[in-house]
Amino acid sequence: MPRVLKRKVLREFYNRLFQAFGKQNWWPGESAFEIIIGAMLTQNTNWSNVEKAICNLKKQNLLTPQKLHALSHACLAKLIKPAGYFNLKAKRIQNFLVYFFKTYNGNISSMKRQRISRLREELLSVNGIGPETADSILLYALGKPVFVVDAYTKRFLSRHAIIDENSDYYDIQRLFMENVSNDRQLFNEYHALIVRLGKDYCRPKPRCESCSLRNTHFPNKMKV
DNA sequence: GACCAGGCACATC
DNA sequence: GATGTGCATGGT
Repeated sequence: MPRVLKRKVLREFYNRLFQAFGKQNWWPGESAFEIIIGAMLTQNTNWSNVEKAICNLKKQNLLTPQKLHALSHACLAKLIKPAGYFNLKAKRIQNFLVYFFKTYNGNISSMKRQRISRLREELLSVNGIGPETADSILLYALGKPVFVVDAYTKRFLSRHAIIDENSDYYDIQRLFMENVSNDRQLFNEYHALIVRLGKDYCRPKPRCESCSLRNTHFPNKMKV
């Protein structure tokens, strides 16, 4: 597809989504730190379950870098249980906290001052943070202009024949970053609108028509 | 009871 | 490099 057409189509998609759903006010979180924790908890999990986990942390007044850093794995896992994969996610959050304190002394403002490429590299080196989680943190918690790609984005574009079924995370990210304005507010709203659309209309389709097996696989090991 | 949800790492071939 | 699997809860 010619570049001029890609730009037109992506702009039209955005306009229609915005007209249909309006402003999404993402990310749902009261602080950058809460957004980071939410981004890790929402991995393969319904947001309403994440809210329960975040609510547990808030009720105990534990949603600060220092307090969460001091919490044991067992306590953290118990509190985030409603978000599923609680043992795994507790470990992943602790991995992030180790990095966050070692590199930025638990200070979000210091982290925000780091350049995007370096931050991305650092986040991806944390066990448990992949491309989508890293980009969600960069965009929604740190206010950096990067486009977040998720399973909904791939389904949406693939069904409109904008991308190939085999396109990977970075192919899709590049499509947006090269063809829509490099504007963090636009990236914020666009991704949120796609998620909103996906929740309502963009369910996984069966792998084949004659059986119930589904193909929701969206490999995260994407070449840079 | 089956399926799905705002992924990721690791094992295996 | 590509594919399969474990991780787990709560809503529909």
